[in-house]
Amino acid sequence: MSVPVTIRDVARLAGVSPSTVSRAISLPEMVNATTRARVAAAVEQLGYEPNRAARGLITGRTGTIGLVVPDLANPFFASLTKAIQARARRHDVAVFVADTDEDPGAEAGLVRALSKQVDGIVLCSPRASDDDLAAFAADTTVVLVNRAAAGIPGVTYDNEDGMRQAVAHLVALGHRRIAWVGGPASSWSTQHRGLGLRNATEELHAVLVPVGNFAPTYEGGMAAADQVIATGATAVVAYNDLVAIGLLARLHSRGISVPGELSVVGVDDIAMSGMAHPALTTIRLPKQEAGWIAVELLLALLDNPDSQQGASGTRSELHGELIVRASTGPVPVPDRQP
Amino acid sequence: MSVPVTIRDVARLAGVSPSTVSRAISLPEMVNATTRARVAAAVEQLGYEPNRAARGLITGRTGTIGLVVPDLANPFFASLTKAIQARARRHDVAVFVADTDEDPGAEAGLVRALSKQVDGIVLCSPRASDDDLAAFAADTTVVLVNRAAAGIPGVTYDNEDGMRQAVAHLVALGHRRIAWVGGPASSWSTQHRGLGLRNATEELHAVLVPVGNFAPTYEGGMAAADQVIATGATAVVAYNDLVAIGLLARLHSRGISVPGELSVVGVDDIAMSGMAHPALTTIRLPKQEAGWIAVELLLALLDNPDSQQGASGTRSELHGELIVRASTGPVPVPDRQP
DNA sequence: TTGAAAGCGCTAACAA
DNA sequence: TTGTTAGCGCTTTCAA
Repeated sequence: MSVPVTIRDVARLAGVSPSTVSRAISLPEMVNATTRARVAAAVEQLGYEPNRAARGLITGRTGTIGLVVPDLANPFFASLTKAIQARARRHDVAVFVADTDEDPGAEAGLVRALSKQVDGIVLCSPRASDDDLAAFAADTTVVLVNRAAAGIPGVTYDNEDGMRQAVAHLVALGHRRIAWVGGPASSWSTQHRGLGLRNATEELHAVLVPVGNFAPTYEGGMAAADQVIATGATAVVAYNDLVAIGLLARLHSRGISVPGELSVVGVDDIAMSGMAHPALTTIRLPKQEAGWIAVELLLALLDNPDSQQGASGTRSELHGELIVRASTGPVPVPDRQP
Repeated sequence: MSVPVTIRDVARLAGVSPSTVSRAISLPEMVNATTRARVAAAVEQLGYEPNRAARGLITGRTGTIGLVVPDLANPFFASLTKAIQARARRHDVAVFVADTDEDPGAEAGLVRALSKQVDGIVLCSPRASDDDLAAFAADTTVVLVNRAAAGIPGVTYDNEDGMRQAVAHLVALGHRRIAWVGGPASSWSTQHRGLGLRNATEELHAVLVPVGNFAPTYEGGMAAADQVIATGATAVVAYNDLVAIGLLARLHSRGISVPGELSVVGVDDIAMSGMAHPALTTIRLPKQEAGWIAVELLLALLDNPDSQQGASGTRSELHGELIVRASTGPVPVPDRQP
């Protein structure tokens, strides 16, 4: 709309050549303090802003990163997105957001399309196979969140540890039979949470009863509830908070008291969980930190591509923290009367 | 990472000039079917993808739009964002997302920064003044969501009508004294919902008791609850569902029964509302449609800049729909015993 | 420390 | 219908 002001306009006003203006902006040390000041004044006066497309054309960098998430409507990913875009902006980097709508098939296409327009991509909780991920990483710089894959840097949560905390809590309350409502089978988190639960229950002499894979949503939890009840477990760990809250809703309508008859544990600690009835015991995953780290990691990689080869040091593991709320309580006393 | 393939590579392989390749892609009708096929084959074989920065440099279009929202963690905006990016992708347009974190001061800076990098901006629920908005619109093509401003196209909800539905519902249940918990004072929605409530209560012979302005969040609702109780109202309309759910939580801990002693109505119908206890009666605002319309409007404006001048026709108004759930019920019978 | 010149990948006049 | 030419706004050699 307004008049586009170019580097030549600035150069003319400052009485220098365009290349000097360019240097004054990108490599200030390489330019005389006096001229630098003159250029700065001209930039100020004209409100000059370098054209990123033109710069990108020559530097090969767009100043943009891509973000691919399974579902923005899931508060966990909304928080992550918020953190990522905030951190990126600090570095004057813009963020393209793409939502796969939990469709694994859409992932590859989106990554492919994005990769042409960005310097690198943050891929959150991808459902793609390791081979596909490797192909993505060959195409562009990729940082994974919530997923580990050989040779690709990323930030993950220590799911095993989180599940151990959950099981320890439940066992301390007297529970010995614990149901597990998994998320999508292709989800790395599902696999590792399942594994962590298996190990922890074994160590602590409890019995784990997996009830299958469900959509990582409120509806998924509703769908799982009746099977959970049928297991006869006195406690259940859900794939995430959304599923746990769905569980809560269905249990309520089935007349099952929580935690009176069944204790429920989620994972994520989305804001909603504190508001649920009863409030949800959960494993709080640091979402902001994950987003921040992912951005820093990606930008570092872009500035120093070699480091990607440096086998290690490019994966961060964050720890979850058990948040005990009203949805877990002592194991119900078995009825002694026949 | 992979070898960048340019239009010249394609041209060489197809045995034509770069401009023919360019035309075959952008203006297919202008090129012979045979050569077009040859070019297509070469593009396919090489996996050519036009460099958007280069194209943008000359066309002046980036193929990108900006989206500015107050808070991605608010499910209402998450839904909107989801809809907008999905619709934009259909048009092969990428979306930059920026979150102001409910900081009105950040708005101008973000819009300013974005406007250099995008073809146009979708501004959701801006808190800026009309003058600031006009300044933004002078700088770049802007479409407003959830806000009306003279001369700037946009999509809004008919807040007056929504509030009328809410009041009619409450009055039918016997309520005559209705509290109103407003959102940020600078919010257009707050103003128009307040206005709608004032009109509707007047028409229907009820009394409206505004209790002030609060943050549009769960915490805002918690903060407002005690003042709502103090009004002696038998029903309350909250700025949005998040506030209503915060209200619900505080009322619960104060031992006030909903809807036994107080009926609660929200606005938005975020997913969480159906899951609340009691489930929240609310005005459902069509979020997807708003996002879709905003994108279509913006892209239409970009394709035909003149239409922006065409005073009218560039504002859409959507209607909300009352969703009755458990949080509203008959007015409590006044205690007859002294 | 600065300027001149070349060119990033693409599109748009203009010729042919 | 196609090719040639110029140039979008910027950075970056290379010379001065």
